[in-house]
Amino acid sequence: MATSPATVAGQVIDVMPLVMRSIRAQVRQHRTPGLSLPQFRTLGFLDQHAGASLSDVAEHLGVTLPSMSKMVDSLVEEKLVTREFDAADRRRMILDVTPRGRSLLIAARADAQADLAHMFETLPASKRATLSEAMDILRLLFRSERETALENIK
Amino acid sequence: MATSPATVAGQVIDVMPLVMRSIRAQVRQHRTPGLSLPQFRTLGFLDQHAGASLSDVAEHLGVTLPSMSKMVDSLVEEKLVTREFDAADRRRMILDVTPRGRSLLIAARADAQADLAHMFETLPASKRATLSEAMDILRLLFRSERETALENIK
DNA sequence: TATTGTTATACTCTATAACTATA
DNA sequence: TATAGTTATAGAGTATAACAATA
Repeated sequence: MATSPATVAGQVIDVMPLVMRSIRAQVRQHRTPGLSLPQFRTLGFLDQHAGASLSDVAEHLGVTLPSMSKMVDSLVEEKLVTREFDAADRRRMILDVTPRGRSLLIAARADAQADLAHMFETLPASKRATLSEAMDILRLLFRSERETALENIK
Repeated sequence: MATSPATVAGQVIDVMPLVMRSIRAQVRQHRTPGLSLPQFRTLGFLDQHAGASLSDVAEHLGVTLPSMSKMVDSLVEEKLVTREFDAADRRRMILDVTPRGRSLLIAARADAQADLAHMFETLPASKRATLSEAMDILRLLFRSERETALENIK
């Protein structure tokens, strides 16, 4: 059967890396400083979840605490993110995107989105609708429990 | 409009990393040695394109020649790939997956595919069909020219 | 000269283990 | 003791620049 779970899984495994390669290149090739994909995603999460802790971000992006600590180091160094102690619990760090970080994020996102959108322009609207539906399905399936929990808070 | 090119592009940018994170974890968590995602993809390409050169693989996977040279070093070291001079043009290397590489690839792919398939089992067939269509659309859009050319040869 | 690949070097991202500070 | 985060260290994957071998 063409749409058995296993068949669809095989298609996803084949196609995702192709698309990711393109997105990565587009995010990186952004003029001015440019963000790596992990930086881009970290900024994106913090933009959506202002005041998140280091653990929040690490868990959402699926990396360890030390890895995220270093990543945030670099973002703080570049003045894209602020990092402060939580007054209520001084073990926790409160992270926020700076205005500079936000504008860079918006620009990078707009660029990557524009490049992708350009590719999708050639598609008939019905195929774009299929892609849109598919993304919704995947989002629901792969959204992490942690992300869901955070969205209930914020 | 919900399915404008830009909207779909935004959805793709949001959702792809979520799915990739899952695939990467599944490929890596495979019992025994385990393959990284780049190793997995390199093996997969060589399995489909026996006798490909280093440039072929590098171009297909979108990495530089030195990067792929190192990657192949590791695969040769682990006896997953053979690397020999092309008798007809001694600058070129002829790469092939060993039987051991192939069985590891098959096992890793089956595992990742099974894990993903498990997630898709809960979906109604109509949604799986939507995903399948979407993957076909994306594959055609993002397949590199080089890959297309190679497929005409092999 | 042009092409194919490797070596040298460096940077980013990732991890595990050990540590500090706070609760 | 347990939790949040950092530091120390190491390994994989990536890149650019310089080189070697072959066409």
